[in-house]
Amino acid sequence: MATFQSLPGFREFYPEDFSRRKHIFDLWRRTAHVFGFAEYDAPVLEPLELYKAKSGDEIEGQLFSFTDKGGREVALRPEMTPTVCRLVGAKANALKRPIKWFSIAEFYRYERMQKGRDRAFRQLNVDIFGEPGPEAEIELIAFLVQSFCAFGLTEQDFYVRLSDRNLWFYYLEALGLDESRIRAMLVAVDKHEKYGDDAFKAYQEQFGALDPDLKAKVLAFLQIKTFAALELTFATLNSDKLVARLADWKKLLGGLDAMGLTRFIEVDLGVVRGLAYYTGFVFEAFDRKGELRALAGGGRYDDLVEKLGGPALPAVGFAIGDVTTALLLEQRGLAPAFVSAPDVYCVIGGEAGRKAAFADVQALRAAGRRVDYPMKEVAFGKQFKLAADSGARLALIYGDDELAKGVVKIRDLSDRTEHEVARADVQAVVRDFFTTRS
RNA sequence: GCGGUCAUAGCUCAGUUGGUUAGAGCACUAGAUUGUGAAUCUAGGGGUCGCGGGUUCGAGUCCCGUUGGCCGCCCCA
Repeated sequence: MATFQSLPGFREFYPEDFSRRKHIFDLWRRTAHVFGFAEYDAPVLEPLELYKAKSGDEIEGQLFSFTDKGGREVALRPEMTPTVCRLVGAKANALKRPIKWFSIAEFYRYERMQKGRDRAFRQLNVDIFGEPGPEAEIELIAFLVQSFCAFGLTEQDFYVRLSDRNLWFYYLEALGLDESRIRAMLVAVDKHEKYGDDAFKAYQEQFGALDPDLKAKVLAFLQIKTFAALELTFATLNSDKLVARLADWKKLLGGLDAMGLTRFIEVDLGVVRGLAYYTGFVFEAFDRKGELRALAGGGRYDDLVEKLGGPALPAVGFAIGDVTTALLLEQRGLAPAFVSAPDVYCVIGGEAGRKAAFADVQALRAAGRRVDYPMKEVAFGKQFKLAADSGARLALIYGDDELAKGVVKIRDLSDRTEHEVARADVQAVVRDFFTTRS
């Protein structure tokens, strides 16, 4: 047993694991590319203040934070949003709108590990800045859906729950609640799916007994699953804000429907996303079986850039985690098999053969072909087995017989046919083989 | 931070009421096999039984502590 082990919650990526991770990142990048998002990166270590400013002091308990040798309070980044707000805020006036950016980066949270949650994990972060209307949400939710579909997942596998903190505010306001009551009620709404009526406990402790009529209206609001039901609920309430907000909903749902994405979307006002900085539409993606933690989450945060010292700049974004995504792909049999096969494997019969082979190996590799060979003297029979096991398409055979004739024997490892070519023609023959069959 | 549960080879595991030198399969390496592919046979490497302490003539086995994994709670940006 090794004397040292990795720290809890930090994964090590052996080649098989790495190739699975790379597959996820490759498809995330491809999706970002087709949606026209630009990639950025930023420091792993940030001033602790950056996170306190956004989320309050209590956040520190969940951070990898420490004092550096210069006496600075610092933290490993737990998320990208404050950082990207700073980046965009600093150059906001020079950037073309809308600003469509993404990153794939590692984050750190000092938390107890559980299935689907490590202390170090990677996320795809996607944000649009400078677009106040629901057009930005359409673009982002379409991106979110496509970034799962790209793996071969369908509406059978995942869905996106769509909600709106503004709608809750306007609705509860119209029912007569003040801002502190509204915030407490949203906490209760957030917990209601899990705890049922116990979710209202904290609200009642703070504001006294809950009016049965109010409770009934809140519960009814939670049941809403369609736009039509939304309209019906508001028909009796006289609120300009609600009317305007419904127009945003209509635009958002209409846009997603025009893209053919309705089958992935569920209106679900039970999603309010814990922390307070979201200012409008919020959404979360889940697996359909409900076995995993949230796959992705996001929403609008129009005040955050300004709060962190930049200009007022509307923003909406989401993040997908690599851990739950990998678990979902695994469950659905969509994780790729580990493939690390050369194109060509050389079978070498002695020192003279090795020298001849090396000349071709180097030239083939320089031409971009992936070539492998046994580093030590190995019996011929075993070399053919190695060639087959390697997954190569071709074996090049450099034995005494071939050398004497000035040829190389080329074996097609899939159909087991062989033919000889002149040493001088090997490069061209190999090149032709792969250009006509790939 | 709290609770439950587990820990024997790279992996999956066996190991009798506590008893000699801790085992198997898979994987890996080598040989049979200097000229042709999923086989077979043979051999080999690999373990401070997670770590530390205790009980005992004797501990992989029993007790305590600790570290780590898994599950749940809190939290989830």
